[in-house]
Amino acid sequence: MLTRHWISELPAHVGQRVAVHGWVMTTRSSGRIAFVVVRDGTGSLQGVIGKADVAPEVWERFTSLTQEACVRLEGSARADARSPGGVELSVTDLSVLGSSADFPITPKEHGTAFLMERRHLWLRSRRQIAIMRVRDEIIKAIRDFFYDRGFALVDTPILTGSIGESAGTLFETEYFDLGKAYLAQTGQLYLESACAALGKVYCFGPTFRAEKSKTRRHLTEFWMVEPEVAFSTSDDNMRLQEEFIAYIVARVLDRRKEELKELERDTSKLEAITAPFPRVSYTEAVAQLRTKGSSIEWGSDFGAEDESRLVEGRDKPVFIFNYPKSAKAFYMKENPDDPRTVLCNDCLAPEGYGEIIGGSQREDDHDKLLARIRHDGLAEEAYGWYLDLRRYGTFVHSGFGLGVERTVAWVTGSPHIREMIAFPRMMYRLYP
RNA sequence: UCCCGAGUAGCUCAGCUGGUAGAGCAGCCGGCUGUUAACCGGCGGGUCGGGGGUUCGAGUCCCUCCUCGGGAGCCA
Repeated sequence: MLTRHWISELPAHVGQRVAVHGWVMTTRSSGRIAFVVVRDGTGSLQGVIGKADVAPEVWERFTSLTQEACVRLEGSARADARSPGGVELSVTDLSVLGSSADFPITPKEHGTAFLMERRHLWLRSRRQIAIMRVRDEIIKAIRDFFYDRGFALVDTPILTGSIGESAGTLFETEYFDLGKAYLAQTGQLYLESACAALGKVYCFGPTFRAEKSKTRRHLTEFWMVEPEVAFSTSDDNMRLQEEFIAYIVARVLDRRKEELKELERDTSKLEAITAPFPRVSYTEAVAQLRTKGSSIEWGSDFGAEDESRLVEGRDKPVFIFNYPKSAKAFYMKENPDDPRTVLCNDCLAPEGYGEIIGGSQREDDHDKLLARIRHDGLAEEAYGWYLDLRRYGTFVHSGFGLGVERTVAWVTGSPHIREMIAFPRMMYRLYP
C-alpha cells in the first residue's frame, strides 16, 4: 500500500510513487487523455491519465468521476510546468472513497441566496477557502499581538443577567428560576473587572445583537475582540488601535499572499496601512461635513452618508474622536476639556468598509457613572458590581472592540460580511 | 419597523404597448492525446412564488399574501 501524502508535501516527493486523498474539483477528458483536479485542504493537484497507459477498468473509473467525489489517487509525482502548482500526478490507479452525485454547486454562476442555502457545500469553493484562511490568519495575529504584549486572555460570559449597554436589542432566554438571561453583546464590563486584576486583558468571542439589521455590514452573531488596559488614556488607546490594525494587515500581507491573489485583492491598498492614522475630532468632523453640504447638527451621530464622506479620499483608516455624550454609551468618560463630549473614538476603515472599531476611556468617577446610569434609565441594582470597580481603587482605563468579520471583509476586499464567517447568522438565516 | 428591488428550466437570466415560453450554462449521449470555467455535434427539461380579480385571452395589467435581496435606523 502506497503512503498517502498531503498535496502540500508533494514537491518533496517528485519522482516517487505516492497516494493522495482528496475531493474532485473538476474533470476534463479528451478522448485518450483525461485530467482531474483534486483538493485536500492543503492544496490542489492535477492528476493525468492516458487511456493507453492503464487497464480499461481504471480508465473507466477515472472518466466517470463526478464533482466533489472523495477519491484516492495513486501514481507517480512529477514536476510539470503545465500543471497548476507545478507538480502533477501520473495516475496509475484510483478508487472512489465517497461518491458524489449531482453536486449542486457547479463551476458556473450562482446567486448568493442559492449559495447560502448550501453554505455547508459552498465552503468548499476556492474563494471561500481563501477567505477562511485569511480569517484564521487574522485571528492568530490578534492572539499573537496581545500575547506578545503581555495581555491575558479572559473569557467573559455569553449568558448574562444584566444588560451590557443601553443601546441595542438583546436575545433573551429563560434561565431556571432566575428569570431572563441575555446573550452578551459585549464582554467589556466584565473585562474592566479583570483589568483591575491583570492590568492588560482582552476577551475574544462571539457576540450577539438582535437588531433587525439587513445590510451587508451586519450579522446577528459575530466575533469581537475587546482589549482593556489599565492606566491607559484615550490617546494611548488610539495608539494601541493603530498599532494593532497595522500589525494585522502586515501579517496577512506577509503570510497569506496566495489567498489574497486568489481573492484578487489589490494589495497596494493594504500596504498603505501603517501607523499613525489620521485623527479628526467629532466637532471638527461636523464642521467639515457642513462645508461639504451635510445637514448634520452638532450633537447627533453621523449617518451612513456622513461616515463615507469622512473617509473619502483617504488611504488609511481614520479616527473620529470625542463624540457628544448624548450619542454614546453611559460608561464613557466625560471629557474634562469639554463636558458635552466623552473621551472615545471610532475607527473607520478605508474603501468604504466603515466602522471596524469603537473604543473609549471609561468613566472612573463613581458619582458621575451612577448619574449616567440613572440618566439613561438603566436598572441601577444590576450595575452594583460594576460600580464597585469605582469604589475599590478606581483607575484610569481604556479599551475598544474590533469586529472580526468587518475586518476580514476589508482585508479580503469582499463586498459582504456574510461570507466572512463559516455559518453566518442573519435576520433571515438560521440554516444551515 | 420603514423605503426600494426581485421571484420564469437544475443555475444565471431574457420575454416590448396582453395573443398560450426562450437563451447560455449545467445534465445525458457521441467526438477529440495536454486540458485550465476546455472545445464541437445532438437530446431531454417549465403548474412563469401562492391566492384572487379584469379580459375572448394574463409570465405580462390590478389587489393581496409569502419568500429573498439592497438600503435606512442601530452598531463591530
